[in-house]
Amino acid sequence: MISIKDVAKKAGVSISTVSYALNGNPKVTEETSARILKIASELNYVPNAAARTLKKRVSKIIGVYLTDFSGAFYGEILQGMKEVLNKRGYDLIVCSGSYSHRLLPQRMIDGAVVLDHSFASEELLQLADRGHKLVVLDRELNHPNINHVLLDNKAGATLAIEYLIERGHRKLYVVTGPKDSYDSRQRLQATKQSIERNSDLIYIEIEGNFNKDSGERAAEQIMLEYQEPVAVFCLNDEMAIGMYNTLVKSDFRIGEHIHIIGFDNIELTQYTQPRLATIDYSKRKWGALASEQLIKLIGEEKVEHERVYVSLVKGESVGKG
Amino acid sequence: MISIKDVAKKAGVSISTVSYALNGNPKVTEETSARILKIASELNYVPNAAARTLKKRVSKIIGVYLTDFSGAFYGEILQGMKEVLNKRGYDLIVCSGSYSHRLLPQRMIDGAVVLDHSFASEELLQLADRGHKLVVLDRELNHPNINHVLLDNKAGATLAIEYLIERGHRKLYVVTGPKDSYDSRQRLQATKQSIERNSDLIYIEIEGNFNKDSGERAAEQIMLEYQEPVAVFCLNDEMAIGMYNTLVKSDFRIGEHIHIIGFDNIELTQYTQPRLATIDYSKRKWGALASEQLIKLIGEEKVEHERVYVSLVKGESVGKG
DNA sequence: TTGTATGCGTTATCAA
DNA sequence: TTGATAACGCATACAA
Repeated sequence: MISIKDVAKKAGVSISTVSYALNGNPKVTEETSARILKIASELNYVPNAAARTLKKRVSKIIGVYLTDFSGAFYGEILQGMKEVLNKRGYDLIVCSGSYSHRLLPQRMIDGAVVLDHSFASEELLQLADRGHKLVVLDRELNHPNINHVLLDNKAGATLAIEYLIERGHRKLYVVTGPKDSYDSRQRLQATKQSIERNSDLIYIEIEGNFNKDSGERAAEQIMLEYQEPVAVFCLNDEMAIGMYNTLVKSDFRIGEHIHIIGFDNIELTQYTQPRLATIDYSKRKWGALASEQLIKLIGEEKVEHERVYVSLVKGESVGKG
Repeated sequence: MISIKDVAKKAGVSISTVSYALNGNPKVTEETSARILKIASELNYVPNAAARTLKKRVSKIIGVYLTDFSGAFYGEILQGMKEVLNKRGYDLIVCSGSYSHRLLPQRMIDGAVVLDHSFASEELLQLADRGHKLVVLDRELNHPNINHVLLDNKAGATLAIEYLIERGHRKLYVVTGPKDSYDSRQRLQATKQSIERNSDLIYIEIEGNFNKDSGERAAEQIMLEYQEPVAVFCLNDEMAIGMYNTLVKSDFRIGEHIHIIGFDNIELTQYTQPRLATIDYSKRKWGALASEQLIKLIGEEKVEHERVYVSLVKGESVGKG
């Protein structure tokens, strides 16, 4: 490996002069500096990250932890994160699985964004206790070293239910997410509250898991129980898509017999026929916000917990009731 | 930060003894070792990755470079990679964008898998020249430090075309991928060869980009030119899905007027109606293979270039011609 | 303006 | 069996 020493030797100066030159320290002459830089580039010198990190106690790398690599939904969030981080001189790496949890305590990364409910809150709090900076997107955690940037799930669920009611629907199904999902719990809670505000509603809950298959199963159940037009609030779009796939094979028509609204406005919804009504929010902004908060935390700046606002996307999947 | 020194002090031994104990070196007594380990865990000691990497000149981290984070297609490949790597004591991190290219020369990672055509071959060869180990999945590169694990695109394209011909189709469209895609070029080349082997075929090429939108555009063109039933080979499933989305809004029926076959067997194809015929291969295995090759390269083992085999998945999207 | 020397946390060599 | 010490590559306080 070619190190600062080799550059120093070739330039006939000491290693500290090389270091100064490389770091743009004004102590060293323009010409010496230029000569050193030239030699360094000739030798293809690249500073060793481990050595630098060891010395500076900072790696300039941020990790984001995801439940899995199945992307679709994460793409834009990560893009938003990366843009902000790169601008600030940080690199972003994506990790999944408990094996990579070690990167944080080993100080390979300067901080982490967590969107992975399989990452135990207890573990996160421990890490925070030991001084690690974290931003969580999938739970509320109160600790000076942890910030959370959360979706306004309650507003979203309320918008969805009110839209269904406004369109004249009275019999409402809700397909939930997994019980351990913060987002699902929040959405469900707001849904129930909205529904309680209206007395004349029929409300049926179907347990789901945020994946397509549970949307399919829910569709089966709904068809089986069908007596009159109904509206369904799938707590995420993925399940709504599953529902579409099952219903399209049946005689039931979406937006006529079975009205559907989702949550997330994933890319795929644009291709649904009829257009799926859903709750939208900027995923890119979510990621960007998370990064900014993390950088502030690292810089020991004061940070408030942030919220990502949502809006209703109407669609023909919800017809008049 | 709590270091090996703190453990040594508390245990009343020297740092080297602690290091031995932590690394399970049999030189140190069972009891001393046990005591040290206990103290280390009490203090929440975690070895500093930078220091260890600096000393051992190895980080035990592998990076995979992707064009973007839009996952869908990558999920399984990454899963396959991770499983193998973790088993071998390596961590996997996912990177995107040229900003992270630096991780390799800075020796933050021990090697990389590349599936990102925006990563220039020239840059890869330079890295290889400087001793970095690479496995590429999206091009052929001949260098002792580079191995490639490629899909058997030609076999796949041949299978697809032969299937269409066997089903009685004579007028064939092909929707290509971007010109700079190795996979697209390979598939196209084999397609042309297959077609040339049969004299009585009509062959029309439509330029695509591997994304849904180009599938949609291709569908528009095909409908416009429609005179008799035609078969379409979309060089990836994504474009085939785009085609579905457009055709479903028209009077043309897939598998009757317009017959479609794709390539990749992405998860979404399972939900298509009618079932999209396509070319399948194990993405998980692809990733696993890539990881194994990389580990071999790092271990200075001799490696042959690997190939991932493909198979035909029939579907009702291709009816009789 | 440049050089010397020290330390970051680990591992590993050599002595004790 | 354990301890002192050098080295990994870099940054920097201090000396020259």
